[in-house]
Amino acid sequence: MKKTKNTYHHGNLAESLLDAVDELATKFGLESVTLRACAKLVGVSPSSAFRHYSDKRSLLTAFATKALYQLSDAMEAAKKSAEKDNGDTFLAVGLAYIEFALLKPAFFRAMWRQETIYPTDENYIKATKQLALHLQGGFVNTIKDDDPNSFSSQELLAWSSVHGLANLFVDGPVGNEKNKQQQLQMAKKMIALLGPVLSSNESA
Amino acid sequence: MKKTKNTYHHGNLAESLLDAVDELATKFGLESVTLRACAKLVGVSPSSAFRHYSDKRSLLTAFATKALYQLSDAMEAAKKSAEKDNGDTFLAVGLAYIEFALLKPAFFRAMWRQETIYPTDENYIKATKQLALHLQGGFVNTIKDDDPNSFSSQELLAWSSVHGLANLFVDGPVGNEKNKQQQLQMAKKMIALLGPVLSSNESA
DNA sequence: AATAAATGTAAACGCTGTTCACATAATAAT
DNA sequence: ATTATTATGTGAACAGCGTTTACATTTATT
Repeated sequence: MKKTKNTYHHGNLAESLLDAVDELATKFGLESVTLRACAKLVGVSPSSAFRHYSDKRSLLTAFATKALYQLSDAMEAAKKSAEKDNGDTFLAVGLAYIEFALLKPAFFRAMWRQETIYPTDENYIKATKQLALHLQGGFVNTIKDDDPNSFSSQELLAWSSVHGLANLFVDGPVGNEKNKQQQLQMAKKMIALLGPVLSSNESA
Repeated sequence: MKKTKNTYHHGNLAESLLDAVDELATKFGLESVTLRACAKLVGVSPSSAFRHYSDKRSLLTAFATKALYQLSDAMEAAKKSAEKDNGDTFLAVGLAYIEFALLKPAFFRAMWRQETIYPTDENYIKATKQLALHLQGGFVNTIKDDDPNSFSSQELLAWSSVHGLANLFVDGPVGNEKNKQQQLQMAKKMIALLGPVLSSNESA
């Protein structure tokens, strides 16, 4: 895989286009990302993008997939770090989830925007499954888990509350006037409330 | 306010355009809603829309505002019904929230899509505040509320978890293979877990 | 060295949001 | 009643969009 060259062939176009989506989405918002603008940013003609992605939606699907893996990685790192320090694994993973949304709202939005991606794309689905696994992995030491293959009510509550707060921060009316540190503090308090519920054992 | 007339002047264009957004969003998805298609559906020229909305984003903002009030109404109705039956108010309100998202995903998506609306629009903000009030109203008999003007951690947890599950259903990988009744059952179980947390009193 | 495959391009298509000068209708002022 | 004013709808035009197509150039294979 060659590095970027200034010749006729770009050498890395597929990946570079994803970077362009990131840059433009971060700067102007995901909705105003344009195929032509991505191509121009990379220094290539608009039609060349179609050699690597069948349409714009495929490009955004790849972007969403990349975002899912980034989030998985962030959670994995938070989990390992918490385990090393004998800290609260669930709190660490939950905070990592919310912090990712706050730091990279474009990625966070893209990964769940069903209408702008192909939600049945196999790579995308694989990434969502890996994310779900990491979620369960982050909870497994905390939550009494009856069935490791499907989400228990406790796991669903854990994911929902963290996911919900992230969404309320990014696209909702909560905490808009606060800075990131204060938002994380709110998240911390909310997640702390879950402790007792998640360790209890009510199968339903 | 005249009913639809087949004359030069439509008589109800602003509202009719909102209906068109609803119809097209429900049929083809919010992302593929087009100003021109809305105008055509209403039977009017594309440019006429600009007499009532300064741009497409304003139209979508009005649509989002309408959605917020619809959700508020649904929650209000659920609350009153639960109170009459001496039922679990919080459960009823939470379920109404999630059911709204399942029944009207286009409205639910639109009301939180910051990038396609003007989140600083005063009518939109007023609607979000009313929704927040209805949320607190739905919780006030259940949750120990220290400060009625801002959200406590308990209230934040309640909203986040319900909001999060709704999002996971509508735009996420949870419960896609299940029907609406099963999804509501999942929600019920999840919300039930919150009962003990929300009635406890840990101020932070 | 010749051929095939991969990758990038330029030009064109219909569709989009939006503007502007204009047409028509409803309302207010005389 | 007539006129003036305001509100509302129109048609034509604009640039920008995603996408396709026929073609150009580079890389890989024979």
